[in-house]
This record gives sequence, C-alpha cells and structure tokens, in this order.
Amino acid sequence: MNSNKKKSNNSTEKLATLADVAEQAQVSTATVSRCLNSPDRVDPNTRERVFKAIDALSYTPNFGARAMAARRTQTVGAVIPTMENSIFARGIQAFQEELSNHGFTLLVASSSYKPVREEEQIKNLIARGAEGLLLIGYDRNPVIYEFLRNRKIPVLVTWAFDPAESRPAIGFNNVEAMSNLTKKILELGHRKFGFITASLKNNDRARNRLKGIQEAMKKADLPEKNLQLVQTNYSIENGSKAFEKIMGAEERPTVVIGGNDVLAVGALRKAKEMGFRIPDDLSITGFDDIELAQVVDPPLTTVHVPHRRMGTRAAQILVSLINGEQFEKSEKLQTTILFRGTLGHAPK
Amino acid sequence: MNSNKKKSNNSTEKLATLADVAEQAQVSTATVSRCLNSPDRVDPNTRERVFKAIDALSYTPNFGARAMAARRTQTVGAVIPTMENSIFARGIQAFQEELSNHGFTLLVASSSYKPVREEEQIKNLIARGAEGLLLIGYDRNPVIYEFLRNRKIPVLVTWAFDPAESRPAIGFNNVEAMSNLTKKILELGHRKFGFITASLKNNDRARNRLKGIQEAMKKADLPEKNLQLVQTNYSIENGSKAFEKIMGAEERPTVVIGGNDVLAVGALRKAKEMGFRIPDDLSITGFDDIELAQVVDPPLTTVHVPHRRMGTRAAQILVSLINGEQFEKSEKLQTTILFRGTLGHAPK
DNA sequence: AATTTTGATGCAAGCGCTTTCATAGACTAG
DNA sequence: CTAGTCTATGAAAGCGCTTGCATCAAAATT
Repeated sequence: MNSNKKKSNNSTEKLATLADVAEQAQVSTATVSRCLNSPDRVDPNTRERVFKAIDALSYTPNFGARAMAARRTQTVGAVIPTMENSIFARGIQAFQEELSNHGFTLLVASSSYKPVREEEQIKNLIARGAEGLLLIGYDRNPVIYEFLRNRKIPVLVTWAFDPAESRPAIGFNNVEAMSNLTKKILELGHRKFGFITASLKNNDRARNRLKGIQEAMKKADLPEKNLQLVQTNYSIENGSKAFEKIMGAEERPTVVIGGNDVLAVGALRKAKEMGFRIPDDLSITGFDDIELAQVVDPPLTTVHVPHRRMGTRAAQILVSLINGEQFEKSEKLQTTILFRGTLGHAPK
Repeated sequence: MNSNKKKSNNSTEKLATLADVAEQAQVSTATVSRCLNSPDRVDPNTRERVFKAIDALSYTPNFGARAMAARRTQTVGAVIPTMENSIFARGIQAFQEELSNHGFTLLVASSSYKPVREEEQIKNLIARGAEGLLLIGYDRNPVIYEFLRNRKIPVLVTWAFDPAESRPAIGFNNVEAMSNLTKKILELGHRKFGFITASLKNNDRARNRLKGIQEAMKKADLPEKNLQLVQTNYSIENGSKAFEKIMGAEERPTVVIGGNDVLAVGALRKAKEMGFRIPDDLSITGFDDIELAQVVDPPLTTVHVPHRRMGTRAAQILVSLINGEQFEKSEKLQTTILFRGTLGHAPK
C-alpha cells in the first residue's frame, strides 16, 4: 500500500517524531499537529490516515517540544513535605482530580520537611514548566518568593490560613483551631499539658498550633511551665518516644496534645503499653483526622480538617490565578473538633 | 556598571532565557550552557559573571528545551495504583531516594486501579521524557507492553514476582507468601476462611494471593466452599463492609484474611464493633505490614514485605536497564509472617 | 457566471537549549 | 623563534513541536 520509504521499527532506530508520522500519512507536520490539538479542524479522512500512522509508529508527542513551541504546559506543581504518611494524600488527591477537570496535570514533589530540598523541588517543577505552584504553609525563604514573583509563577499557599499574611492562601487558621481544642480541654479540668510537635523551625503550622495552645492557656491564667513541649519528626515511632520523654518528667501532664494524628497515635500506643487507661488516666488528642484516627483504640479525639474541600478549592483558585484572574481574598476553611474516645475529664 | 541594554524585569516581559543570561554576562549561549553542565570547563572569572547574571535574572533552565537538545532527561516514571493509603509510599520513597543517588528524578503518577488511567499515565510519563518505567504488578494490556517495547523504554515490574513471567521484575511471590500464611492458619485449626480482596480483575497480585490460599486449602483437602470471598476496593471502610457481609452469611468463617492491611484493619474495627473478641472468637490477618498494622488493637498479624529494600533495588535495576545493561534474572524478595495479636487458635 | 467566503492544508519561523567544530590566544618544548 | 598543545570560547546546526500566514479548491452568494 504505502510505497513511500519508511524507517524500520527495529533495533537502534530513533523514536518516531511528528515528522515521521507526517511522512507516513503523507501530510505536513502542521496537519499532524492539528490532528492532535484541534482534530475538528482537519478533514476526517486525513485525520484517520494520521491516527493510523500514529498507531503504526507508536508515536507519542514529545511534551518538552510541545511545551516549548506552544508556550503552555497545562501543568501545575505541588511540593508537599512528605508522601509517607497520609496527611497530605487526601487533599492532594482532590486537588489533582479538580485540576484534571480543568485540563491540567499535576506534578507532585516532596521535600522531606527540608527547606533546601523544597527549594530544589520548586525549581525543578518550574523547569518542568509548572505554570502555578501549590505550597504547604507560608514559611519559606523570602528569596524564593521573590524568585517566583520574578518568574511570574502564581503561588497558592495551603494547609494554613493566617489573616496577617497577604499572599493567596486557602486553609484553616491553625492558631484558632488549636486554641479551640485547648479551650475544650481546659473545660474538662486539665491544667498540665504535654505537646508533641513537629520541629517549630520553618514550620508556621506547627508554630501556630503551639501558639493556639499558649493563647488559650494564658486566657485561663495558666503559667507557661504548665506546658511541656517536645519537638520531633512526624512518625508514629517518634510520637511514642516523645510521649515517653514527656512522661519521664517529674510533673506529668494529664493531657498530651499531638501536633498531628500520627504523633498522637504514637503517643497513644506507648501510653497503652505503659499501662495508662485512656482517657481515664490520661487524655490524648490529635490533629488532621486522617483515617488512622478512627481505627486506633480508643478512637482518637482530633481536629477535623476538610482536606478534600481544601484540595478542590485550591485547584480552582490556582487555575484562575494562572488564567490571570485576580484573587482578592484568601479563603479560610472551618475546622471542627471530633470528640471520640481519647479525651476525658482530668483525673483528680 | 553594565551599559549593555537589558530587558527590564517588570510587568509583561517574557522570562529570562539562556540567551538573556548570555547577553547579560557578555558571553555566548554555549558558555552559559557549559557553566550549567560542566562548570570546570569554563574559566572561573567567566563562570562567576555568568552565575551573577543567572541570579540577577532569576533564570532557571527550561527542562523541555534541555531535554530536547540533549536527548536525555535523567527522569524515570512510576505509576502506582494509589497514593491515598500508604501501601506504596514507603517503597516509592526508597525508590526515589536511590534514584536520586544516581542522578535521576522520579515522576510519580497514580492510576486509581484503573487500567485506562494507567495507560494514560504511562503515555504521559513517556511524553515527559521518562527513560524508564516502574510499574506495579504484571497485569496489563499487552498492547501497552508492545508500545513500550517499540519506544524502547525499559520497564520494571515490581510488588510482584512470578517465576512464570519472563519480563524484568523485582518483588515477592504473592502465591507463596499467602500460601505460607494459610498453612500457619491451618495449623491453628481453622477450617473455614473468609477472604477480603481487591477486585481480582486486572490485578495479578490479588489473584495470586487468592491462589495461595486455595493451594494451601487444597493441600489440606478442604473444599472450595470453605472459602468465602468478597471483592471490594481498598479502604478501611470497605474492609468493614466486606467483613459485615462475610459475617452475615450463614456459615461464619473462623478466620478472615485481608488482601492487605487496610482491608484487614477495616475488618478488625467492625469485628470489635460487633463484639467479637480477637483473636479468641475470630482471627484476622493482613498483608503488607504498613504502619497501621502496629497501632491497631490488637496489633495485626500480617505478612511483612520488605518495601524499602524493594524500592532501593528497583531503582538500581531500572537505572542499569536504562544504561543498556542486561538484566538476566528477575529478583525475588522474601516475605515473612509477623505474628502479632490477631491470629489465634480456631475456637471449637 | 463572477465573486466572495469557507475549509483544508502546507510553508517556514521560531520556542530555549546542547554540542560539534572551528578559532584564537597562551604555553611548552625543541 | 617556530611548531605543537592546551584551554577558553563562539558560531551555528539542530532537537520536535506549534502556529501565523499563504495558498488553493470547493461551496456559497450575488
């Protein structure tokens, strides 16, 4: 049928390009390109020939070349601290679903909670053509923000909302959320607190959660020394260790607040190992409401964060930011306290 | 200082390119490129000028252009079924760490256990220049394998090892692992089994785990009807529902085997809700040994999979595959049974 | 029948990089 | 002093695509 010369598919040949497809289908590269990008602008017969050629050659467009020529990538990037535990999973999942509703692709990278690594990843995503970025929390080197501003890459901060900050954000108020929880804890008669948190450095969310506790304590006229603090990395195991440390001190708290569910669960596990009856002897609370929180025994009392809504809305905002629309006001999402089984009255 | 004309950084200007940097630094684009890729091949003074210009312009190389010109991307792709629960997280984390030791970047995509979506993602990754692919399990449309073969993209299958398959793989033998577990269960006197599994369609891992159970049962002369099967999607909630269903049947099993830990944990939760004492009234087992397994109460008896080792080794193999080295034999990793608190003697 | 409109296609100029090859100057050695 | 060696650099040819503009034939309008 085809008498035009064609490259063999075997051995050391190069990959098929648009031009190869064009040759095989006896059309110009422009037409092949149009088949791919606006199929209705080309004659059905031609189109069919072209797609047949595409199949025959196992052709896939080269994203880099396309991006370069079209000056659009339809890609957004997100850098999250970790993929290991599922803290960010649900939100990111929703983010990505909504993104693809808008024809965008998501590139995810993780920073392991390391600022340097985050910076690398940001540059990496930009290099790969991300047209917008989703970042977790506000805290980062101003130089990066400046860099991003120069490159005109819209940035949306999430997992946090701080009325004092001006940049676009969608999230919840960490101070407020934790302060609310602390108030409830105070109502139950607790006066001595333990708090297991991620490192406070470079982490505004952790700092603000601490601030929430401190504010509520102050309002209740409790001295700072009634709050015992341990900083550690997020992991169940570390939660356990931190708990041990807190309980090793001479004045034991009656409630241990986890900076997130993972830490709280670690504390809970160790508490049970050590023979505490939860919540009779000791209360424990978490933050995030990940699946884990429901399956431990007793189920964890925690602060519920609307992850999916946050992710979905983040996608919408970022897309409109990319399209040059103005985003007047950051959005605050409401958190709620989920009373399950680990928070009770302070033992007297 | 600089009297050469330079573009302003403001408003609607385009982004800085290599050429802009070259102009600003008074060198050719070739030199700038060399500064980036083999810095020692350029004079220190020149180099300094160039890097100063790069900073001044907030320049970042365009990955697409670079990939196109250099015909290398140093990127590999992985498509995993889901990011939601942490089944794949640990392995992928290790994979990516080892990859970056070799100078490669990882692009991860997820398929939601949908073959069509997986196919899209594979093409997407290829388009983005993935030089090799990590895929979970063997099961997929032969057309894709053919496509990948045409494009000469090395593919490594993982999370499974099937001696009957010939393509490169690193993983564990799902049949064997589950068969071993089943034997232990049989030794404890159990004769009636429940099995909660992911959909068997398009999932060789799930099918093989089932096969493992069946083989062991057959060897013990148990009829097929002694195994009650429920297929569902992976989630704690679904595990609970499946458990309810199994227990609603007229002949209740004495042990419920979870196709993975997530499902097993769901079953465990519901079992406790329904008043079963675990493992006295009923045994439950999982598969994978994710963190979750240790924090439930009682801790879950499960099959431990060496996720991190698998990820690390996968990276090494894939890199050597990309470098054109031959990979003679797929690698089988050993799984072990972790006896914790949910497996006991069959109640009589 | 003459003119205008429309639709399908091709031509060719880039998009931002890398890399081969050439060149020019600075050294080294004879 | 001359030839040979290095080293640092530049010129320019692509890499695989998209797209504005031009072209031409067929359909629609007058």
